[in-house]
Amino acid sequence: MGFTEHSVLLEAPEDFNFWLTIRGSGWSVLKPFSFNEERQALSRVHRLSSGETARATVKEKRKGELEILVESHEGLEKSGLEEIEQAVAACLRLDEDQSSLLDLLRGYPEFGWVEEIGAGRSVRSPTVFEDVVKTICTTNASCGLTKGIVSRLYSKLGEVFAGDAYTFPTPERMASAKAEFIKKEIKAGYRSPYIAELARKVVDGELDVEAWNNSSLVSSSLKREILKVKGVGEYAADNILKLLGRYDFLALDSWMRRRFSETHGGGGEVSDEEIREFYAPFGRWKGLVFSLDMAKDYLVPRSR
DNA sequence: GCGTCCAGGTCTACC
DNA sequence: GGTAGACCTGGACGC
Repeated sequence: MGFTEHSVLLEAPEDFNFWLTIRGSGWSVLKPFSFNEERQALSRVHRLSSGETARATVKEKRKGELEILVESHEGLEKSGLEEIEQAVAACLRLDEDQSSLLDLLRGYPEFGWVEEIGAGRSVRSPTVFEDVVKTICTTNASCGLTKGIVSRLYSKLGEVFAGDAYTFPTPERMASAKAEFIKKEIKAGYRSPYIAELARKVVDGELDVEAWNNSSLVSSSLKREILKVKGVGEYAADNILKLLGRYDFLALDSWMRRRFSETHGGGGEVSDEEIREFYAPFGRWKGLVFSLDMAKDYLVPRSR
């Protein structure tokens, strides 16, 4: 099947390391995202407000400039291309000003590598709804299980674009599926009613998760709002806040606790309180510094 | 191939 | 407020 193709250029911050951002983010392995190691490109199918679907493949053209290849069935108007551009920028957090983080880390030589390699950014979804659903899918689940659940949500409830490429399901499609279907076909287990209830509340207008993006609430108050969602506990709420660009909390899970113990606790038992105290000096960036610290071995080239 | 065990957060009931 | 047990899936392992 032939597609109409457009190429869109997107400006990126000078310190933006595109491929490190893609490879270092757990979200880029979850559908509808897919990445091509050889071409160093990230793809996903977007659903536009017009209802049209288009696949955007992003790669770095040169430092500070990204190129988006947009494929669509009928060709897109300028407004559609702008929507894709905005969605890609949101997914890559290009608008996030991390200069105060870098200023802060200059006082900590052990974190000099962050600025050196351009680490600090990660991938998120274009909608808060998608990020909340995916976060619920990470709770009490191995990486493989999360990928499986998200992949089945995508292929069984998403809208087909071409071949096995789909959109992420809209709240409407997910709400129409019912918890029974999500449990049986998506194999989300006991998380199924949580996902179904979230979708229904969003569709009914009972819950506006997209408003969390520009909420005027302080992070602790916003966290209390997020915790009202069934299936979202302490870890999940912190993770959602991180995806919203608020790094006031750590999002402690069992892997991170184990990793902290290995790197800073000599492999012994470390309490959550001790971990919080360790990162307290990093203020509003503590959650991001924690993530970076724990991922250092995966982010920094081994030849260093 | 089958059964068992385990890892992974959150919810609910109970104290 | 703190804690125990249930909730599901999939991978590892032993037989």
